[in-house]
Amino acid sequence: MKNEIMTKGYEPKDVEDRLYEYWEKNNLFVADARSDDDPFCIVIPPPNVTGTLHMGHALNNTLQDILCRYKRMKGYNVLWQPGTDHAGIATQNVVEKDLTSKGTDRHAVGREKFVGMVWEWREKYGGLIINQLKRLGCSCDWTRERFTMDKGLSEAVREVFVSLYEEGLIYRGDYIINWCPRCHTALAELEVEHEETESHLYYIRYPFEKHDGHLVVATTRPETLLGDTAVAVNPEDKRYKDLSGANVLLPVLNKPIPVIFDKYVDTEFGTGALKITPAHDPNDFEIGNIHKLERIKVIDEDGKMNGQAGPYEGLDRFECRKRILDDLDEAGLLEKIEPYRNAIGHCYRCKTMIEPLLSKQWFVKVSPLAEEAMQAVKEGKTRIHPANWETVYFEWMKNIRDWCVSRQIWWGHRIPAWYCRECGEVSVAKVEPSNCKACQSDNLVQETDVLDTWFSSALWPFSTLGWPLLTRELKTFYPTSALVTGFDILFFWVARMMMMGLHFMGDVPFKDVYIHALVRDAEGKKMSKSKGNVIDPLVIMDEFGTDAFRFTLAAMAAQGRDIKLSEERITGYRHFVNKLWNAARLVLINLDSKGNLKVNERIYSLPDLWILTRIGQVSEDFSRAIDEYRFNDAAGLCYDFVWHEFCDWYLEMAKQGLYGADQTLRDSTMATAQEVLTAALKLLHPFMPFVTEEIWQKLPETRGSIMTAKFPEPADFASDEDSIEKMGLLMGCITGIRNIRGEMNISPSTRVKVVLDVHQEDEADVLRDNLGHIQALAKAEEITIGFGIPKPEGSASVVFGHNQAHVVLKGLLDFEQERERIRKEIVKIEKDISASNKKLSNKGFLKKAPAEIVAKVREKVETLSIKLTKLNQNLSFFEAIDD
RNA sequence: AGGCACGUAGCUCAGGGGGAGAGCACUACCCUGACACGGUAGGGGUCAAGGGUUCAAAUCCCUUCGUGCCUACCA
Repeated sequence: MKNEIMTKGYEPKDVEDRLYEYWEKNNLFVADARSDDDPFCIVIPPPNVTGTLHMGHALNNTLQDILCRYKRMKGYNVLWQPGTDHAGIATQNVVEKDLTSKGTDRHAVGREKFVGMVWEWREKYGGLIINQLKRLGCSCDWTRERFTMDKGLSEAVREVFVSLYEEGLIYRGDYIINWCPRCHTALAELEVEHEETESHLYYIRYPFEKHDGHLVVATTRPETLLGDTAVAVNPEDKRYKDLSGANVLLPVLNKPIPVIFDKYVDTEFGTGALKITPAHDPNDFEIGNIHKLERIKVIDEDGKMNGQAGPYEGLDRFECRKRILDDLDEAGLLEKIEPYRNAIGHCYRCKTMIEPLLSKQWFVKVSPLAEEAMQAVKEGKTRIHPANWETVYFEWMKNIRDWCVSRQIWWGHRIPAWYCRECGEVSVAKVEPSNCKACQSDNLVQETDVLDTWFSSALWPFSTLGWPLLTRELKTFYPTSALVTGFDILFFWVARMMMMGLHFMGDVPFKDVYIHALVRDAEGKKMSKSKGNVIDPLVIMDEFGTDAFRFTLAAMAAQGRDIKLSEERITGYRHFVNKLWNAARLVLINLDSKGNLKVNERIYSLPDLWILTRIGQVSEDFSRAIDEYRFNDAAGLCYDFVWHEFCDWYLEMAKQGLYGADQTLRDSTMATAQEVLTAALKLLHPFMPFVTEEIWQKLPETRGSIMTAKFPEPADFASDEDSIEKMGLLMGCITGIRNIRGEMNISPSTRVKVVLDVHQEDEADVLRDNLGHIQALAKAEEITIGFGIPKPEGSASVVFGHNQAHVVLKGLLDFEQERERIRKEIVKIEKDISASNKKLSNKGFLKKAPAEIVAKVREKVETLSIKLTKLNQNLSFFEAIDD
C-alpha cells in the first residue's frame, strides 16, 4: 500500500470494507481486562435484534465511536461493550406476522415451539444491525458481544428478580392493562393506537339516596356504570359542597355508592361530576386506590358483560351500551346526549377497541431505589450532560410510580415464580423448585408472564461484564465511563440502570451520561416508518461515504439540539473529506524529497513555525472539546484548521519551498508538511476513521494502524507565539492585495507591481523575509518595500495594520471605481469608529467596564483612525485626478 | 392543559453580555503542476416582536406571537 499513487478523488467504496476487516483481523477493538492502563468503558445502548440501522443509531454510535477511538489514542484501555436487546414485543411481532402470513398463529403453534421459532429467527436475522454498525465503523469489542437473553444475562435477570423479591421490593398486585378482547392479549402502551373518533357524551342522572333530586354525570362509556363504586367531584366545586357524606343510587342496579371528593376532577368538564369505575379505567383505578374503593369487574376477557352486570350478563359491551341507554331513557335518567370527539385506544393489529382491564401483575417497588439514584446524581457521582437534563431526571424520579414488570407475551425472560396448584402458594426461586414450600405438593406451575424488556436492559452495564460472577472485567471496567444516549429513553433505561447499578453493584453504572440530540427530518418531525420520512443511513453512506456522514452527524450534534439532517450539509463535508485526501496527495507526490534530512539541519520558516504552533493549539482545544462532549466544536476546529489554515495558507506557501531548488528547504518543508498532516489525521481519525487510516498507511513514516498512534499534544510540536502575529501581518498583506485584484477584476494571470509602505522595522523584516510568498500568493512581481514611500501614480491601495500596500495598476485602473471602493470602505470605518467613540465618551463604560475591554476599544479606534487617515489621503489623491 | 426546547443570511445550522459566523446556494474572475468535490474576491441579516436589567443585550429576565418535542389526556 505504501507509496502507491493516490487517486485524484477519494473513493470510499474501495476503502471502507477493506480497512474494517484489517482492524478486526488485527484485534484493534479488543479490550484487555488485565491491562494496567486507565480504563475507559462504554456500554452500547443495545439495539433491538429486529432493528435496522436508523439515523438515531447512526448518531448515537458515531458519538460513542468518536469517544472510544479518541480515548484509545490517548492511551486508555478502552472497552466498547456491544450487544443486542431481545426486544420482547417487537421480536415476537415479527415472528407472529410470519405465522399470520402462513395462516396460523402462535396459539396454534404453542408456547414452547413458538419461542423456539423466535430463537431461530434471531439466529438468522439478529446479526443484521451488528453488520450495519460495522459499516458505520464502530470499534466495538465484538469478541464480547452479548444478548439480553443469552445464558449469562438470563442468570443475572433471575438473580436480580429473586433478590428483589426476597427484599420485598417485588410484589404481585392488581393493575389496569390494555387488553385486546379479540387478540386475547395485553398490549403495551406503544402498541395502542389512539385514534380521534366521533363519539357521544352521555349525561346520566344518579338519584340521591336520601333525598330528592339527582347528580348528573357525563360519560362516554355508559356500560361501565355497572362497575361504578363512587361518583367524584372536585372539593373546590361550590355546586357540590353540600354533598359530603352523601350517597347516590347507581342507576339500573339501584345500588348506593358514595360521593367522594378529589382534586383530579375537572370542574369545567361535563357537569363536574365523574363516575368512578376502578376496574375499567386507568384514572378511575388510581382514584379508587386513593379512596380505597371496591373494584368491580363487569366486562370479561372477551369483551362481554359478566355476572356482575346483572341483567346485562352475556351481552357484548357495545350491545350492552345500547340496551343500558334505552333503559336509562325509559327511566327518565338520561338527561341529554352531546356529540363528542375523543381519542380512543385501538389494537394496533386488529383495530379492536381496547378494554382497560383489571388484572394481576408483578411490580417493582421503586421508591427506595429511586431515592438512591437521585442522590447519586445530586452528589455528582454521575453527571448528566447537558446539565439541564438533570432537572428532568429529578422531576421524574420524584414522581415515580411502581414499575409494572410483567408482560403477557411469550418472548422474554419468564418470571421465575411458581404457583402451587394445591394451596396457591407462590415460590420465587432461581431454579425451579420441586415442591411447594408450604404444602410440599409437587403440583407446581410456572408463571406464564415474562418480564418487561427494560428489566434486563436495566442490568446491562454490569450483566454484560459478567455479573453475578465477580469477573476481572467487572473489576476493571465498572463503573463504566460514559453512557451516550438519546433523551427519549432517559426514563425507560438510564434511570433504571442507575437504580439497579446502585442497588446491586453498590456504585453508579456510569460516571457521565451524555444526552444527545434526536435526528429529525427536514420539517423537524421525528423520523418514522409510518410517516415515510426516514432517511436511510446506509443509503447515505453509499452515496457520500461513511466518513462524510459521520463527520456531518458530529458537526451537527450541538448539545441538546435536534438535528434536522440535510443532504446539502453532507455534501459539504464530503468535499472536506476530499480536501483532506488531496492535501495528502500533495504531500505524497512530493515524497521524493523526504530525504536524508538531519534533525539539526531542519529549517523552520515563518509558515512552518506558524502551522506547528497552530496544530499544537488546535490539539489542545480539540481535546478539551471532546472531553466536554462538544463534538461539534471539535469537528469545527479540525475543519477550519485543515481547510483554511493548512491547505489555504500553509500548503500554498509550502509550494515555494517544494518547487524551489534549495534541497534543505525542500526537505524541511516536507518534514513540516508531513508532521502537520499526520497530526491532523490523528485529530480527525475519531470522526473519519476510514480516510484517515487509508492516508496514514500510505505515508512512508507511519507504522501499523492510526488507531494505535499517540494522540497529538501541544508539547509534540515546535511552538512560537510570535509566529501567529507575524503570520497575521503577512496574511493581511496578501489578502489586501488580493482584495484589490478581486475588486478591480484583475485577471489571475496578470502579475502586478506592488509597493509596500511600511511603518515599523520589525514588520518590514517579516515582509522582506517572505517576499516570495507575497509574490506567489498575491500574484505580484517587483515588490518594493520602504518607509514613507509616496503612493505611486495609478495605484490602488490597501491598509493593513499600520502599513499600506499600493498595487500599481497603470492603465488598468478605473479611477471612478477606485474612488467608489475607497468611499465604501471609509463609510464602513467611520461607522465603526463613531460606535467605538460613543462607548469611550460614556463615563459609565470607562468606570465600570473591565480595563482590558476599554483598552481594546481604544486600540481599535487608534488602528481604525490610522486606516481612515490613509484612506482619506488616497481618496483625495484620486479626487485630484480628472478622468 | 402542564413541562422543556427553539425562532440568527435564501436554505441547514453554530455562537451565546463587549468587533454578527460557517456550510450550501448566489455574483464576478480563474481548469495556477493536491483538489472545479477546487481557488480568489464579493453581495446578503432590526440575531421573531415588545418591554426590563446593565456602562454594554443577538446573548440574561419578563410578556406576546410562532414552531417543535415530552407528559397527561377531560370522563
